[in-house]
Amino acid sequence: MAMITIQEISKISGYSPSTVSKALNNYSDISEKTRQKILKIAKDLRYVPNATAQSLVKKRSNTIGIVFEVEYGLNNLFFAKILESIRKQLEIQGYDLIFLSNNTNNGKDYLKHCYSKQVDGVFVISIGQSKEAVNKLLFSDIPVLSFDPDVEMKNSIYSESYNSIKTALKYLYDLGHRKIVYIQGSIYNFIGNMRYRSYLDFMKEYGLKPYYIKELDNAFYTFDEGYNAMRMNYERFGLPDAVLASSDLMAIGAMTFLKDKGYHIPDDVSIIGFDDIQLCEIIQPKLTTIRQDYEEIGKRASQTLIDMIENKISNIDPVIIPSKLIVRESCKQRK
Amino acid sequence: MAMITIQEISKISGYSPSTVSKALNNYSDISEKTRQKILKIAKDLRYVPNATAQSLVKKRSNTIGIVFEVEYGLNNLFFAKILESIRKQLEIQGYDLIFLSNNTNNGKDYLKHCYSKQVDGVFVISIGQSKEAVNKLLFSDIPVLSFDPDVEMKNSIYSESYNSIKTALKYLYDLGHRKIVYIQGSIYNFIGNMRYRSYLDFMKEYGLKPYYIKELDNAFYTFDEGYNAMRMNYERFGLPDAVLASSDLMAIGAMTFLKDKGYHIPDDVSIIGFDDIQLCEIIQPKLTTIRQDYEEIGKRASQTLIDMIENKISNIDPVIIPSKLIVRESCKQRK
DNA sequence: ACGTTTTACGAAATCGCTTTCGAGTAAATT
DNA sequence: AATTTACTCGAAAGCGATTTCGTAAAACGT
Repeated sequence: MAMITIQEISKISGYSPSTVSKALNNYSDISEKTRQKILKIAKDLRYVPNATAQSLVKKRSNTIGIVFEVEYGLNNLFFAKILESIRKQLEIQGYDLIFLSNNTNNGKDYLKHCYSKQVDGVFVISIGQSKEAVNKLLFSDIPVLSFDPDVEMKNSIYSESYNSIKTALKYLYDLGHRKIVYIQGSIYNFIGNMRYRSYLDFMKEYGLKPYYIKELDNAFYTFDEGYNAMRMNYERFGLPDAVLASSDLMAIGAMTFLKDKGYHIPDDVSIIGFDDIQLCEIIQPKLTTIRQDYEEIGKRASQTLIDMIENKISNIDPVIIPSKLIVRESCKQRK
Repeated sequence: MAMITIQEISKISGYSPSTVSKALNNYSDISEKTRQKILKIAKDLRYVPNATAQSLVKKRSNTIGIVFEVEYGLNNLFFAKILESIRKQLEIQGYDLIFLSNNTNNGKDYLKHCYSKQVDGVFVISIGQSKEAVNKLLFSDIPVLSFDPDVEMKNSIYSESYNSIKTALKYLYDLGHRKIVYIQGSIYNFIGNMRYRSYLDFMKEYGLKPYYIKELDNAFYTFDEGYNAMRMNYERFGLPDAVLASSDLMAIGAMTFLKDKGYHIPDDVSIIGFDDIQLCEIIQPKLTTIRQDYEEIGKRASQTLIDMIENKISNIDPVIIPSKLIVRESCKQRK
């Protein structure tokens, strides 16, 4: 089934291709009568503008790219949720979202790919792996918005972490806990590092001794890592009063280890996670955690990037989305 | 930063645009010497072919569309996993994946969108919502592969369900269970209905009375629905020997209800889920379930669709991926 | 040395659409 | 009645590639 083109509408209507195009695009120099005629024919013929041809001449594709390079990909609940929110928002705004695959033999080159596909802007969800490729993007003339930003913090959006970690720690402190373990994810990206520093700062301010496993400083926030970190921590420092983990999965991993050891949560140990994934409500006890507002992150991200695209802004201040302590059942006053 | 075009390479090299294009595309009627010269210049100038222009003339975009219309979107672990596998596979094969957003004021029209964006093929992950739009796609001349197919079963890929459900039931039967509850998802799509029929068939074959809640026949496979279904079932029919749920989340929902009631799993009731999400290994007891091979589904789906695209095949037999009972800790011999 | 085949390249058309600019006609102005 | 002004429309160039076809030069054969 061949596509109907403007030329054919032109033939049938008797108007020139330019006139047809203008009618279709609401130019003001087309009389209402002819516009209606042309619109009718276009409709009858089920005319569909060829977006490819359009972007060739307009240099605009109404398509936003996404560089998605994440351990476990979409299985990573956190990013899946954000992506879902982005997807919904872009749908509303009329943009398509395209995953930029990258199989150039000569190494990754996202920038090239973006140019080639003529995307209007790009989201970057990428932790660490291909720094240079991402940096090239970040410092190009294409609007870019990055999640989980690097130290440069250029054009990024993320959840507030520093204060919310402190809030959570204060909450534990007020419950009487003093020996508080921290289970970190990677401390080499911006976010992970910020959380880590927040913990250290807090402990210092309150004159407490920090407990964490230095060697495990490059984790991916998984259940197994949480389990393992808790095990090492336990063997090295004994039973803590409370645990603060940098992800829910890690928190649940830690909780599972403690349960396996025969301890009871929250009677023996209090635990707090980070993220607020669905699982928090499913497990026993329900996990107290710091909620990231995925919906809002995705929404603001989309709005911000589109704003950058439409107003040709190439540098923005970091967009920081508030996060919030959600109290459930995994913490308790110290006996 | 303007993009380098073939014209510029032409200017600099002294060769015509056609020659440059041919050199870049390994045409045989270009001498090795000039090819090298041109390639060098292209490289030095960081030439990037404009994919838009290319697809305009080639009528091929190396882009595969995806219609993604699912309750809870990517938060639906099942589809997120498949998508992840697809993504990885397409990356290898050099195709980009584009989410077809759809905000035409005059209702959804995926087909239009596909034509417009010139996608080479389309995946459809859509349960029920916009039937006609999806059907138009399915019966168009664009290669389409559908997950969770409709009754027509046209061009679809899915997990084997009928036999694996029976296998699971037989497993429960052999453990001595006779009063086996089924918690269904929707029975109005192909997959859901097949599972449901499998249950009924099995119970009939073994002369057992089926237990399920008829009214709950249009669920979305969620935790809450599982919890609720189990509650209703319990209130109506009392405690069962075993439960087979059509998703892991539902199974876990059911398990949670039973635990809340003070029962012990698997001592009092055996439970089997369907999907094999990560959670199965995390909860206590670990959930016995029927595993869908997401990896394989995504991989085969990609291969199949690409095959359809490259060999202009527009109709294929259903692709059925085996699934498999994974025995963990949630089932036990009846006392 | 002459005819024939190869080889290497370029001109030009094309893909489908947008946009500038000029021109013809009708309407408005003085 | 003459001159502006406003409306409509179309010709043509251009976006950045690909591809057909023709041709000049080189290579070959006898």
